[in-house]
Amino acid sequence: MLDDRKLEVLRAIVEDFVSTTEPVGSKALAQRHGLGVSPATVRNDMAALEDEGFITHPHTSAGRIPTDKGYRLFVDKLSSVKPLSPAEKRAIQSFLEGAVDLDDVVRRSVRLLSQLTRQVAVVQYPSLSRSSVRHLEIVHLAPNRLLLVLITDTGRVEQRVLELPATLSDDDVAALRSAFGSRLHGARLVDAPAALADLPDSAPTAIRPVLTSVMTVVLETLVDQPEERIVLGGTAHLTRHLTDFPQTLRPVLEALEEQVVLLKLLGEVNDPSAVHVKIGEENNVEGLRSTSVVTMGYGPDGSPYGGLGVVGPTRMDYAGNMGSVRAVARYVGELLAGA
Amino acid sequence: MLDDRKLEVLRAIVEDFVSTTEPVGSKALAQRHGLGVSPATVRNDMAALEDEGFITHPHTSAGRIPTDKGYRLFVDKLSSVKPLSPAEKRAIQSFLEGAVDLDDVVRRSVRLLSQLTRQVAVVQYPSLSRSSVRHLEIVHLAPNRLLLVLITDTGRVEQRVLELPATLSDDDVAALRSAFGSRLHGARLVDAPAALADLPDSAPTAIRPVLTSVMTVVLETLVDQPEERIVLGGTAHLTRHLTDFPQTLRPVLEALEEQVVLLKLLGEVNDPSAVHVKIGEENNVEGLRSTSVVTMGYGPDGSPYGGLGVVGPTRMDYAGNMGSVRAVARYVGELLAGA
DNA sequence: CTTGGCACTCGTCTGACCGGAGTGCCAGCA
DNA sequence: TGCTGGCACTCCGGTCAGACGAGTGCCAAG
Repeated sequence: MLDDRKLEVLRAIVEDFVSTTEPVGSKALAQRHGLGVSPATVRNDMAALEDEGFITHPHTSAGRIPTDKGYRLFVDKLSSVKPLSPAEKRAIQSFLEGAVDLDDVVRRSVRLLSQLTRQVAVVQYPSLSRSSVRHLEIVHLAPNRLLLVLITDTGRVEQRVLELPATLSDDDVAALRSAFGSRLHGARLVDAPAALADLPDSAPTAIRPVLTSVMTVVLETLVDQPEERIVLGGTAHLTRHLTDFPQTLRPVLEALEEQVVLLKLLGEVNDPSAVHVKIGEENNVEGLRSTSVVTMGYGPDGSPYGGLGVVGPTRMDYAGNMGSVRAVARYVGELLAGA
Repeated sequence: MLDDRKLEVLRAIVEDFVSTTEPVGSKALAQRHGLGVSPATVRNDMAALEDEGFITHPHTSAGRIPTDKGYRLFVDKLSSVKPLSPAEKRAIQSFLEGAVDLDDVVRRSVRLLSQLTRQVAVVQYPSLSRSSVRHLEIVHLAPNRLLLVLITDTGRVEQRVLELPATLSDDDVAALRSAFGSRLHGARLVDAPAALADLPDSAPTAIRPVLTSVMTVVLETLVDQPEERIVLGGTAHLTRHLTDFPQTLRPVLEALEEQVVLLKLLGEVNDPSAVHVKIGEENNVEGLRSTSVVTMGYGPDGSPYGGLGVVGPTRMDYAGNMGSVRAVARYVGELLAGA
């Protein structure tokens, strides 16, 4: 059905359309890409591609543009992730290494990604639940108020104030601190419930009830309601595509302002072993149906810290953006693993 | 020069233009606003207003539109801050009171402001330097590493990791903790240097050198480099004004992504005693010259916690937006004072 | 100082027209 | 069977002229 030349035609259409934003016609295509066949032949191939749903017509006498399905085929079969140039790699590395703390790493990554790809960039903070505990500090603010400060191996520092159901003495708090500290140090947060399971039994009976209730609150706040944070940048790039999103810019911006949406975007696939691409209608998110999303997890395979990526028009440079996303994800992963 | 009727004409022009987005002509204006004079008279007044630079002509046969100077006069003399309806006030109050912590207060305020005004909203976290210390915790992470956790009276929690020039024992850290704690508790951060001034002298000679160096680092990180945080929301509203900012949307978005710019915006005037308005060219920020900015400080008079406001086209509902900004600023101020 | 009248300006809308890019189809050729 | 050149057709986009109308500026009169 689709022989090599037809695929080659599709690739040419995608490449030309992406770089010119204009529907591409048979004649220009035939000569510019040295296919060695006449425009008429190209037209026949185009008709076939259109029958299969890979390209369309804005109107009768216009050139062809790829459909979502066409982009999908292009991404899967016709292009490969474009590695960055050594110069770009060096630039990324030195830029990221200048970061002084996690916030800075995240901010710089966003900026980097949006500049490299000239698209909107999205970076998720290392997920709490998949990080492990470097340090857990318990501060006794008031008789019935504790401050928990959690520092993870990725450098994320999270704090919560707990209102206690009962009052505690300083000694109680010291006991809590050492009990939690010894059990949680080095443990991943998802494993926290297991690590703490034996705690009530092994504690002195006197503080057992209060300890149980503190434990419940701790687990609830740190494990069950893990706070995900996501940073967004480069929204100004969207304005370059006013032609792509005629009146669609509004919903796109609205969607991007919803943390939930972003989480969904990055949460669905943040596997650090490969770059993921969602094209147009493939996006479950209403409002991003006219965009493509390129994402990747960062951190160790199998247990990624978080995800990052870019959002842009379906008409985007997939190979290049995938390369940039992959490169940044890798560097960020390494950086945080070494931190 | 400008008698009452001319001012009335200016007000009518501003009001009509703001609500219709269309240049307003003498005839429509004369009858719609019941000025009791003929269109010809209005035309004469318009000519005078134009001579004075308060209004212009897009072209010969179009109606008039206000200039920045015209809006300025309108804001200063012709309109008053519009108080919110009781229903709106209740809504604000109950929405803000639902917040569980400072992050939540800020997020909700942004959302609230952008929904009330249908503009881009900007909210600054309570400034560190002007807050006072509720609690300062020092955690000994490693022999030469400390974690400082600062909790302010406004509920802001800030942490820094310090690399020390020397190693410390746990006892040293305990000494530090109590020394800093007793001196800083309740003090404003700007007063921290003074509060700590006598510290080296009163300390045991043994730890004096290390204490001095820690002190320096602490003051540097907390006082000299106070981290300002600003949250932005409702950028999608900008798309409603594509006609107002033809190709100007780009620079506006870019400017709004710069923390520095936002700080400048809110920093210049965050006086909680009144609403401030910057109109068009009055903005020092390149890129926001086509917008107006309505801001107000929140917190106690004379020592505000921070600022908040909205950014929109010069063609905005000043009275309404000023009312919303003022209301939200007051509630936020009260909320944080009571926290 | 206000008013009605009037000529004038100028942007916008409409419809007609044209050129060009591109297609689809067909018949011929390897 | 598959490629090619040719040709008629479609339809978009730009340009141009003309009509319309909103709005102005100015002037003379009340």
